Amino acid sequence: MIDIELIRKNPEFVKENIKKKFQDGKLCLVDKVLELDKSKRALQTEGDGLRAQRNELAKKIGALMREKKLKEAEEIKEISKKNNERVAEIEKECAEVEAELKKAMMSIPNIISERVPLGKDDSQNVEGKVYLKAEQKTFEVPYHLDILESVDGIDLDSARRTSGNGFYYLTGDIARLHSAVLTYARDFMIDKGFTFCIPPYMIRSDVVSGVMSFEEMDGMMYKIEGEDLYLIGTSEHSMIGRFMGTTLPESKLPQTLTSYSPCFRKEKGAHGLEERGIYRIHQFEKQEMIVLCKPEESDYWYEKMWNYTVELFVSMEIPVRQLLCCSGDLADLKYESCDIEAWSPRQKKYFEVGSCSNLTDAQARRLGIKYKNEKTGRNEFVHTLNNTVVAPPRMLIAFLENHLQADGSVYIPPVLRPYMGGKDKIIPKK
RNA sequence: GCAGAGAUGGCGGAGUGGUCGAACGCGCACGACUCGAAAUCGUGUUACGGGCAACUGUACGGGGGUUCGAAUCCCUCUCUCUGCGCCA
Repeated sequence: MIDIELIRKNPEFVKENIKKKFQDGKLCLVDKVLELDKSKRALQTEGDGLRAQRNELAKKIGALMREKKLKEAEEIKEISKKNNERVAEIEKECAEVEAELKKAMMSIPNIISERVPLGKDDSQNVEGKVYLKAEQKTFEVPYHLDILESVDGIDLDSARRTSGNGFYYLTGDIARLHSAVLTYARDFMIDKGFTFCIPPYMIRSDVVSGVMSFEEMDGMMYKIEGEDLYLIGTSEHSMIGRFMGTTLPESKLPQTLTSYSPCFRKEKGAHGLEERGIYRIHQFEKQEMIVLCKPEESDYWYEKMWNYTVELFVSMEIPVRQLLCCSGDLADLKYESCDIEAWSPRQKKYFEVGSCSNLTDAQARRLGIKYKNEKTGRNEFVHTLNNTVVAPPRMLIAFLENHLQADGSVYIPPVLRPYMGGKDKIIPKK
């Protein structure tokens, strides 16, 4: 949600931004907001006046009662009752206008960064820098499920029986590698000065509706039956929810947090081969990073954050690149966003392993997350950013494909060996 | 899960139907005193919205209700504390 003040002062700028995002259908929302805002304020002024009258009349009645002038008090009560009927009418009308205004405001996309490349959809995203040149394999790299099976690392058949499609048992060295990657990533972020946090894995509906739209919620979130609780789709939900409706002292910024959680997603809709296996599943684990900072610092943190992910993957010897999200592919809440993509030697292309976003104050405004600006003495909205540190098992696909050797073994880079009992490779069974 | 008590400003804590946005204390800011400081004294100090402004509205955990009028009464939800029960 953007600042309504910006629409009042510079509606053309907001419209330009909508055009940049190829959402011309939403242009009319700007004028609609201006109109609704006007009538809301008119209603509020009228309502305020009536309420002021009510307060005055109530005081008068109080005074008369004390003086035991009961008949006069009764007369004024009648006037006040009539007055209150009008107040109720206006309040109802005002609530309706406000709801409509909020709905329109929620649909107007965040102002995007000047750095965001213009483009209609994901086909026009722009490749950024490439890190670690991908080496050509001298052999055909198999589908990741085949690699997993060759090292006895997965049991999908049992998972389908116990839990259905989209679940998995990871076993042996693969399960250990999964944990090793998370633990290594956790320590990596702690070394960067981030504070480790384990958040709740379930959140209430008011938090859910705060952090996402109804459509997202319907397509993603699992609900706990008979309780006002949902399983989180990412720890960002509970991590950002943690700050809902709070005002932080300036000295508490920036908040640099790295969180671990399992993530649960319905993933409604059918997906192709490249989204099967352990690429898109109902349950996975993720190390995440979030930052809450002062507005003037969010560009700095954005750069820092996605570079951390790059550094992490490079340290595990996995080739990655940055992919700049173009204007049309950018979610409405985002100011700027990029994916970190890992190289797939099998598909001979990059695929998404993480996503970094600067939401500026759009999310904070929606959730009421502020800080006290010491200079101005005012409470202002913080900027929020989030980024994937690493999300196995998806990350394991890149790991297995890149580290598979001609003899069928899987190479373990030195940084992970301490978490793997010193092993330098995973050897295939039989 | 059951029973009881409670939730008020940055903090502690009064207030049980009207003059309460809220006593008092602490903290904080500014000023006086001082060479400077402590102590002391004085002044100020909730947030959000509307209005050019004067001014005005709303909010005492959340939501709903009663009333001319609610921090105060009723219902409901959430949370905290105490005791009991249960359980990794």
